[in-house]
Amino acid sequence: MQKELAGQVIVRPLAGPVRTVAGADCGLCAGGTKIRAAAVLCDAESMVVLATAKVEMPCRFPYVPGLLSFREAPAVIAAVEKLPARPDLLMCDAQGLAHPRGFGLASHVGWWLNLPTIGAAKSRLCGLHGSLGRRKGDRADLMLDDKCIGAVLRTRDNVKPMFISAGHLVSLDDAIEWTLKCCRGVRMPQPTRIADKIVKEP
DNA sequence: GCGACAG
DNA sequence: ATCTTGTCGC
Repeated sequence: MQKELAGQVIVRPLAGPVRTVAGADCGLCAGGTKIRAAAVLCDAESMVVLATAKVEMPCRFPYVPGLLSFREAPAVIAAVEKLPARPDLLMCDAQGLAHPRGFGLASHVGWWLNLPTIGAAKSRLCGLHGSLGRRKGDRADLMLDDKCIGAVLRTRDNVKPMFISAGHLVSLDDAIEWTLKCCRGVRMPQPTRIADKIVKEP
């Protein structure tokens, strides 16, 4: 299914203006029997939080590397749809095209919602890359089968780099640019960072 | 057969 | 993802 849907993913520069950026993240609750997702809508210019949404549902799929979307996408999609408005861009705490079959969670969610999405993961799923400088903005191409599938990006000085890739309806360059724009002095993009915080509160 | 492996 | 103790840097 992923191999087939990967052919429907569109990678190109953002088509319209980005006035709002949303971030989504998941966490477990109820002793690991339920999955909780939070979506945070922010003003793209100031990163001020405009709205938040939270949902909970039973876990219906185990965590299997490469199949994360079958576990988290339903919750992420529900949370984003619960926001008062559709964002112009959505940041996901997972891979987009930087996936063995080119269809990570960010691509899956973007494809389903027909929304521009970016994959900004804290660690690597697949691909190889060379070393990169340790200053904010330093990067290296993430390669798989002789193709560039994403970038390893230092989002602030001296921190572990993040793995950025296009999810859907964005280019890798736009993904990198918006990731840096959303970071504002912290390692994780603000919208995703706040969603992560919400998901963890009791 | 062994190691790697988003969250 | 979650849990856990100590350490490092601003």
